[in-house]
Amino acid sequence: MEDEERLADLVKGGLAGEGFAVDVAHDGRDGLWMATENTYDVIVLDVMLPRMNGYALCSRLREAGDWTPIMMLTAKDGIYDEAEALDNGADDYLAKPFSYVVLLARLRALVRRGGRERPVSITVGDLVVDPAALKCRRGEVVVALTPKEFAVLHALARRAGEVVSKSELLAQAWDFSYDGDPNIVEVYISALRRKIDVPFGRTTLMTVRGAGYRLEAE
Amino acid sequence: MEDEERLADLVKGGLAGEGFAVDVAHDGRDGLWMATENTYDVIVLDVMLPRMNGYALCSRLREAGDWTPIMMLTAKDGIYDEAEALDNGADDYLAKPFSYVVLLARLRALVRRGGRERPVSITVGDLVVDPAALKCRRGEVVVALTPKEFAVLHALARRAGEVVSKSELLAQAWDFSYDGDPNIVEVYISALRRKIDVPFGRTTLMTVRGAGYRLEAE
DNA sequence: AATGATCTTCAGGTTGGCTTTAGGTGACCT
DNA sequence: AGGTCACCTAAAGCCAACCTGAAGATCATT
Repeated sequence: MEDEERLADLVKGGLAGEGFAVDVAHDGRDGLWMATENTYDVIVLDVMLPRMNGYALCSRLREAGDWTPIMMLTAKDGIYDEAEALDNGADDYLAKPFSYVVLLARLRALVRRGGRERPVSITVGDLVVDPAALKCRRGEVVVALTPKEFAVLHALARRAGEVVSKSELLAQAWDFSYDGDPNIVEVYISALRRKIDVPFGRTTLMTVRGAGYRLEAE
Repeated sequence: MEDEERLADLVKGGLAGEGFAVDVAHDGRDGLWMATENTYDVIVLDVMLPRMNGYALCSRLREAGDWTPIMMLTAKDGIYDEAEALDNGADDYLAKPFSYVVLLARLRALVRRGGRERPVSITVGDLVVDPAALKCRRGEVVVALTPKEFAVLHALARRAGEVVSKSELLAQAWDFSYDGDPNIVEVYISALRRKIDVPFGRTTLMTVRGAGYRLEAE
């Protein structure tokens, strides 16, 4: 028997003992199918799933409007995986190896709080920022952004019309371990302008000298 | 500055940008004191805290009947620590190093927060002063101000109708260390009049000779 | 290993706001 | 009236903040 299948059965057995009713799918396609056909309290998802990986399955479900709480199981444990899991719409994640106690505690917490509110896309004038899809568009034109660019834009869009200071942007778009040149913010602002303003002859991303930046609807 | 303090300041800055009001304690005793004296939406707790570690602080709070949601931060990342954190009454757990995105997602999950409290704009007659956007408008006309001009106007608007002395303005809009020519206040008053009064044929920013300045509604 | 994409650093150039200066205006007193 | 003092304001210098192109570093994918 495969390792994953053995794990799945263990989890199933344990959760059943806790009073959960459990369905198991052994690959991504089946999982997607079952998730769309049924209503679950919570979905536990392995990142490394045959036929469709966990991230993909997760985003597919979210795109389809399914906001069932999702717990993602990841093999690696870098912060990028965590962030990636959450970015893809998971509500929580657990790095392997994990203890049964922890999984159970987390699942109970997830079920109790009923999952996340659906992320809303933010609209600033004719600029639409979609956190769920990590995309943005101006009018009907889709603008491609790198993850970092998106993080900065998202932080600005969440507070559209307000001045967001450089240090706030640093705190929100960079790791706490980041210890580099704050000039990096200027570099990204510059890049964003080149993508969301210049091609459209707009100036919505304003500098407020000595204070920060402001994204305006106009 | 200690590493922990830097982290605390970063977290504080970032969360402040999200609309959280943040208090920071740099050791366990202070933390316990603050937690018992105030009511918080959520408590973020470092395991390795001077004078009383996170686990202890956590159980003490729970024993005292305080069930404020607690997010525990720890440097190690063994499953035992997780389990220990959860066993001690923490609601969630995060291993360092972590990213801001992750922390925020988790905190949001912990807190059921309403809309962000935005700093209130001040209205003086048909003059509206918006501290969040660092903008002001007279009627429907938006008036562009530099940060310094805004600081002076803000100080005057907060006490609309009252006389604000030159030295009060200096204290509020300039660094404590400022030791330049007090004439600078006059220069800024002049600039403000040119922007918020002259173009509208108004005289709301009055000089009170020998006393200071007064912003009137009229 | 190589490629391409993204992130970060660096350095030179530019700008705009802060501050100072200095001459002017008007108020108040004797 | 004349003098003094507080205030006004245009102009100019300075400097920190900001912009941006490019190169180096890092990461992911093939």
